[in-house]
Amino acid sequence: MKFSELDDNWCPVARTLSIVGDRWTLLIIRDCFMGLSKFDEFANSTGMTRHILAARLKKLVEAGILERRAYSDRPKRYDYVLTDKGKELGPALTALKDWGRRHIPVRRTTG
Amino acid sequence: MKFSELDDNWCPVARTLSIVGDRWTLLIIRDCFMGLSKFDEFANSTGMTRHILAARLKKLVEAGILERRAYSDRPKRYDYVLTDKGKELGPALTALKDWGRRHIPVRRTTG
DNA sequence: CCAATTAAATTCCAATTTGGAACTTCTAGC
DNA sequence: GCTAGAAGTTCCAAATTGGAATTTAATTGG
Repeated sequence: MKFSELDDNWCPVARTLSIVGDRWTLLIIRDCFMGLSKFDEFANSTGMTRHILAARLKKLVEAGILERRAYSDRPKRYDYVLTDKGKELGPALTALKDWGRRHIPVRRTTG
Repeated sequence: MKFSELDDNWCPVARTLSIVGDRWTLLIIRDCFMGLSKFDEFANSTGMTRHILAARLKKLVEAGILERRAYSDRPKRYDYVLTDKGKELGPALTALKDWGRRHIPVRRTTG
């Protein structure tokens, strides 16, 4: 079975993951909560390729989680902001953050 | 940048997702919370291929989220149960479940 | 002994997805 | 005209995934 077929699953967790359960999507949403909104900001912050970023942004807009907004008319420039639906993913991100903080310490030496 | 390189990221959300942020892993953990523990139970419940399931279970054991336990000696049979670390993912699953229930209704007709 | 069954994987290969770098479009400023 | 900035798009190789069949190990029934 393909992952994309989970969007109509009986389980609400599966339905949620069919939208945000891939490898990068929740990091874009995290960035939005941190106030980022532009394509290049997401690309630099997450480290994902522009290629995949473009695909994910389109999917998030279609899902009603982000809104694509023209912030400049000439030249035409767009950025992305959370909708109310998107903002309600806050508790899920908080839970994932708390778990990471508690259970996966950073190995990197800061010196 | 490859997704797997996020395991040492400054952001605890990214570190968490480097373990559970792929397409199927959280569904395995959901199944564990529902009391499933056997290989075939996971395969049937999630619809994922045995191939990928085996890889994910191994990764979850290595991450200390599941424990591989011999539940029968002869024949040797193993199942998988949540560790304390794994159980602490409960709040994240709950948040994802709540969001799905609220925002992604099931389309399927039940008749 | 021999075949069938159960459970937990593993193997093989085709199809899909991802990663990386370069390229395009539109406009502004010099 | 030339350069720069922002938001993508395109191309191709590499990695991952999906599906079916096969393997391993022991158990039951004849």
